[in-house]
Amino acid sequence: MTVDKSIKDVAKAAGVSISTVSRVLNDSQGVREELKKRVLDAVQNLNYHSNAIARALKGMPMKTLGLLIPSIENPFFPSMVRGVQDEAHRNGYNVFLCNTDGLGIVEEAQFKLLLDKKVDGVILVASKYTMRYLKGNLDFPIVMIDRYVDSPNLSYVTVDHTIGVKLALDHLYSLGCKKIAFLGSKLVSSGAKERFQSYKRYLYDSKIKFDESLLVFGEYTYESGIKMAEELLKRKVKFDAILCGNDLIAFGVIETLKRNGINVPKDVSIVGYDDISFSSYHTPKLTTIHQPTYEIGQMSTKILLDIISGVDRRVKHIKIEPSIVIRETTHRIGSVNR
Amino acid sequence: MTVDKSIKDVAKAAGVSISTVSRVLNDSQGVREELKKRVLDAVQNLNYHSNAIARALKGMPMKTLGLLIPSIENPFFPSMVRGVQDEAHRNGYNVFLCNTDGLGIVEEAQFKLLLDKKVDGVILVASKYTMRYLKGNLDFPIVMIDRYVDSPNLSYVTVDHTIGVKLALDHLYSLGCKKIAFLGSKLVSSGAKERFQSYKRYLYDSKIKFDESLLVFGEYTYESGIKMAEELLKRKVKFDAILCGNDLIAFGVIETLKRNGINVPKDVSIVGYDDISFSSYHTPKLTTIHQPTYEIGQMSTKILLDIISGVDRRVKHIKIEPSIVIRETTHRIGSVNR
DNA sequence: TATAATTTTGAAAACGTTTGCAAAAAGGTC
DNA sequence: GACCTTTTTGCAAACGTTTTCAAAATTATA
Repeated sequence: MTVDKSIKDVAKAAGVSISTVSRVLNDSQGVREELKKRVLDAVQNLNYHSNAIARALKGMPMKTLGLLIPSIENPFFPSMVRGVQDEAHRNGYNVFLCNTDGLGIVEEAQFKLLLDKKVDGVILVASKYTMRYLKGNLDFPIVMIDRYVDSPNLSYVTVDHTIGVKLALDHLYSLGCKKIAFLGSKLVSSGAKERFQSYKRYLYDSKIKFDESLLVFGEYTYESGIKMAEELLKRKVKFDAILCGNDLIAFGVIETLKRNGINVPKDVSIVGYDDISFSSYHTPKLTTIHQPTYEIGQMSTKILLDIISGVDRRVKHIKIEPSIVIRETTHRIGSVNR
Repeated sequence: MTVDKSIKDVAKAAGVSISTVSRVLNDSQGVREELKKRVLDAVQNLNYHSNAIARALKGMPMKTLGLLIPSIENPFFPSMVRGVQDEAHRNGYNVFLCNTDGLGIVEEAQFKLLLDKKVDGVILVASKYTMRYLKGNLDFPIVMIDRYVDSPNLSYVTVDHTIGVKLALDHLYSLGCKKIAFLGSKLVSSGAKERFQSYKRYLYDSKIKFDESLLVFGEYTYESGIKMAEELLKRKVKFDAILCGNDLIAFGVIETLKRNGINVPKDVSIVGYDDISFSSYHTPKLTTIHQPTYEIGQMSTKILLDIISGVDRRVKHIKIEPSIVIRETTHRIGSVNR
């Protein structure tokens, strides 16, 4: 029990050569029914498990994926990770999860470690450092997820943030909001950039004047949401709605407004982004842009597995359409004191 | 760039044998300085990376851990996972994350898969199925985390729930609460059992009469919290406080009470369990029992790595002391209408 | 300067598989 | 039954390492 059986033991027990054993375990072609049965029985009796390491050394796939994300503690990622792992497991793959904290050095180090351990492919949330170490590995199976860097050789799957922001602003606009603040993260990721671009574009298209003083940039955290809202209030500028970079920021913003006697949604409407599970547990329940994170994880894994197996090697740039979930933090202007 | 260099290439480039290369890469002992330098240079120039698979085949450690949890989508686990991974990475290890959904079959299947892939050790959240497949692997490095099964051979690290529940009830008792309902998960895990035991014991010790109708059992989810609270209300039994099995249940309970016009904390005090990050973002902020999940993950990994390296093989049963975080969902009885 | 003791080096086996190739067995055909 | 095909089988090499053992080189001793 404690010492591993090898193909050799099976061969001896079945009275055949190791090649025969290997063949029934793999192709299974061109081996007599009787022998096949004898081998299979021996495998059963000895409780033989094939050694994935030895197979990998012969160039067989290790059936292992790498997944690089900023941090599993960021509530945006767990369901995405789950999507990846479910699809992976369904195909007999295991996945190495690595937290990079968005640090280029650890991202690169982890990536190289994964290569050394012969993962068959990698899914990663790209950063501005990504391309540097990816340069030499463009033939290696990789799919980017959520955030990406533009490359004609690399597939990615993310959400169409241009649409996401438009959805949010359409909703706010329809409620009569005209002074819509934007509290988001610094424009470092592809997603943050797209959202801000879309915000500017929308104002322009709607002939709403763009006001620098309605902009605050920080981090994707609750604490940062608090700080950004305080900063906004300090500016004494009027606003009737806030579009937040993500839900955590929105929670922090709502907390700060409440502390300052400003009612959400009566005085100010708030829209979050992501639709993490807590958005519907929050009081008031958060109106937000839903990102189908589980599906993103799942889809990226499907694409990666197709690349690995060679079934479909075309590079795909997929932007899933998000949706808006209208809950309790947005409210029509003017209907306040009715 | 695209084809891997082997130790052979390094040997040729440095003009030495592969044994010498291997030696400088490992022990590094008894090899002339000059040769050592030549080898190291060749490694640099060729951008050689040692093949972890080949090393593992020779019995070297794969520097890989397995981590089996119910689901990364359960907000209790991400920081625990992060604790494990940080400690692992600090020691050059990677970790396979697997979601079992508490299903015995997938738990066992994943465990075996991990063994086939030659992980050096496994950390797992035990279920009632665990012992069955672990039987034959008691000499393999394993540490249980959060939930455990009693075994003299296996280490675990968890929280002392007896103390956790006592902390909660002491607090409630000091506020004057006497009719404390218990809404928790079915008594399937070690943690759930301990908490309920501690609840009963506390009532007994405090001479508070134990009332079956104040008990509801369900799942560790928001939705279940809602259902359990509805069930409790349906019973028309009086209660002045609720101890919840975890924070998610607490959120659901608070939502239900609010819908029914019951104010938290003025009418009823609520205590959660776990202290997930959202507890402090919630309105009202949740009073709860804090489990140091990150530290639990970290500590269990340290123990596992000690077992693997042979530094310390003693089995350890660690119960970390939790703490209570008093926030806004608990309130003194009688001071309501002051 | 020869010899013994020590240090440094390389050849080769081994880890557990897969697979090309040739040999053996089985099946057809006349 | 002899010969030719076809199917089934096993031997051995290979994957990239580590490690044992013996040989070669160096140093110390006389």
